[in-house]
Amino acid sequence: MMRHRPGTAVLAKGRRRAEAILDAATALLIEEGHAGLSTRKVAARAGVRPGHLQYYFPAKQDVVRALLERYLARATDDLTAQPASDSSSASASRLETIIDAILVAQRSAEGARFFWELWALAARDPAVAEAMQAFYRSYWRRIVGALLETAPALGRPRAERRAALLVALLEGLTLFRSRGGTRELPLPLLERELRSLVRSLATTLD
Amino acid sequence: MMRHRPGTAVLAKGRRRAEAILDAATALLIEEGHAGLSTRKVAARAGVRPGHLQYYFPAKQDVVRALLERYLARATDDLTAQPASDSSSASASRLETIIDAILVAQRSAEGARFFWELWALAARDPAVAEAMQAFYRSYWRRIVGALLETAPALGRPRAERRAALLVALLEGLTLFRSRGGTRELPLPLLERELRSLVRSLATTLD
DNA sequence: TGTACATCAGTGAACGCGCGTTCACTGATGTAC
DNA sequence: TGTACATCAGTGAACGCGCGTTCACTGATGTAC
Repeated sequence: MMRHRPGTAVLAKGRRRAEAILDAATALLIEEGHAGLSTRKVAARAGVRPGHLQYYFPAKQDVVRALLERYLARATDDLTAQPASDSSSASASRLETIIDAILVAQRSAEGARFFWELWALAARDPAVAEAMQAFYRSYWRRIVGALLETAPALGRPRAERRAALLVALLEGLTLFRSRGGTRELPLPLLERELRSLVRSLATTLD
Repeated sequence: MMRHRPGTAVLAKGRRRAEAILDAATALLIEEGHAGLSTRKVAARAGVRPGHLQYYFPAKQDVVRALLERYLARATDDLTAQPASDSSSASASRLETIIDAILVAQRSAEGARFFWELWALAARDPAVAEAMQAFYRSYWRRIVGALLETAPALGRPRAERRAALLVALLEGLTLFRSRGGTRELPLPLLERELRSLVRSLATTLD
């Protein structure tokens, strides 16, 4: 018997349930990691019987993908609808604003851990890997744009390379953040250093 | 009945078997990822019955830890016994030599993938996490030293912060390397950009 | 050099567990007339 | 406003699977005398 698409409950109640399931899966992913993410635990946490989960998401993969899509869509929205909150400091370049936003998002251990687990999931699910890649590509493009805006003299190719390094750097920081990596170095100092590095990336012509 | 320590077979044959088991586990980790790493598969690959694996490594954890220890010990040796191969170009600073060594190690998809899986394992095994941390700390210290050697004027605190950024950056690159992350940017160009960034990190005083 | 014995290496069957998923079924909610 | 029916939401039991690990046991190899 053909049923409607995964995660697309049609009635209000169903939509709420589907959301609750994704919430549960997200929380579980953060708390227990990808290894602890089982359909049965997700179901239990969402207040649903094991078998019923398949009604909303036919396979475990579908839960993960829906979860990722929802999260990335929100993250993209957040970055796109850059609030005017810091229009106060007109001195901050768009580049700095973007970096700040990312750093803030990373600051919570939750966020860092979540992203970390997504990477791990991507290793086993091509669809997840693709979604992650698409996300990073757009994120990278945004940085390229901001770099060029700040320092047009860089030229696009160089700006692209530097943006890639920046993305790797920010991602690498997540890695050390999600565990106790660089405990001996206070993060605020590290972040200041990072900002100054960003400034130099945006000005030095080599 | 008390038996000798995990992985410490006393006779030559036993030691060879233990090594074979770690080899099998390493290969499996690279090929199938941490999710595919099961004691039964490791045993099969090493030519050993499932139950017999426990004779060498009482628990799965012990395999992983032994595997990590062996690998990190080798990696540390490699970095420490810096071959005189590049004493030819006396112009290359120690810093550049280290960075090169790391980049080369990362270059193989295998190496990148392996390290990547180690991180994933660390998320679930505190002992692994600790070993990884120790490894990165020593790696970081080495970069701090090299930075200070190249540019003493930096001062230790700043050198430490910059070294941390460098480690994060290199690690972040691994992340993108192990999957098709930055396919549109040719790696050689990226690496050149990285080297020039390193140079500027080692000279700019702010 | 040969025998006795301890230790090491390896076997084969079985355990209990959590997992992802299926299936036939029931109850609840909306919709058409 | 009431009834008939389709669709949506939810239940409960069961499936087969691979897993990590245990256990009683046998065979191989080294060591002491």
